[in-house]
Amino acid sequence: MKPSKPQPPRPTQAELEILRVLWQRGPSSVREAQQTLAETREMGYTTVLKLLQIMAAKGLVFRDEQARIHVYRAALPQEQTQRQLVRDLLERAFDGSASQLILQALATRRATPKEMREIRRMLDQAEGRKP
Amino acid sequence: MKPSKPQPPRPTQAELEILRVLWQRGPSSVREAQQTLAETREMGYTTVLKLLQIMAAKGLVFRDEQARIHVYRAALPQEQTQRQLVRDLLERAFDGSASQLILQALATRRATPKEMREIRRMLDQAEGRKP
DNA sequence: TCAGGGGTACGAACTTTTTCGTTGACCCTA
DNA sequence: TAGGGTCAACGAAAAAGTTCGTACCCCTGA
Repeated sequence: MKPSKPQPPRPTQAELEILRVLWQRGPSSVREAQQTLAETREMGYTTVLKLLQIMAAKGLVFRDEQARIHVYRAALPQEQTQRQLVRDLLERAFDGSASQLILQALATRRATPKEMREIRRMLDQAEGRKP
Repeated sequence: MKPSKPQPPRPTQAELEILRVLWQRGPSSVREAQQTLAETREMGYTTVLKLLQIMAAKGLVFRDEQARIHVYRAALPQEQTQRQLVRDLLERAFDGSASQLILQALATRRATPKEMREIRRMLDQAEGRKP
């Protein structure tokens, strides 16, 4: 039987910013994460450290303490977290209507033709369309 | 010239719950909102009142104080707020990739065939497709 | 007249999230 | 071996968000 996987909680705003760095860079030390982050967001070193410690406690990231300089990596793949966040937004703001959410996504940001094709492809696939 | 419209800030979690009631019911008194809310969410009367006062201060809702019983209504239409929230999520978790967000939306929740058709229709329209 | 059933206002407690200062450990190297 | 640099740990404050008790106001019906 499945031992009921204890999903980590949803990341907060600041936590998500750090997770993005980990997804982008792969496993990183605090300093690496902080410096990458610094390109777009001012956040002190100890703040990043603290957040990573908190995230480790929550199970959002794993920490490798082998070396003196600890290395953190995201516990879940980006897609899974994204899906969770979308699910949340769907519930909280769209009464579960996926098409409404998608409509607003399209309205928000002119998708590129390439994206458009990709979306159609996903739709075909989701519908199990025979070629 | 346009006098730079001061967009109200993004609603917080609890605020959004109340906004949904206002969108659903239209302009409402505190009690009406609280009672509607009570169907799905336990939130004390004064809590709802306070939140509405805060939202009024933020410009998220307008308040009609003519009568003794004040009436609140959402400052922005639901769609506009939804779009803002999607834009945010897009930025914060998807690096701006609308197609990725849509992909996850489709993965999250099996869209109904009706929704599927609607989504395709929206895509056609977004692309300005000639019939 | 006055009790009480709504109503608003608002301070304050609490919780959650974010930020940072300080401390002490561990190197390196001059 | 003393000094300087880098690191993790952690307490605690600041900031943001949520919740509620209490005060006070007005109307109405007994």
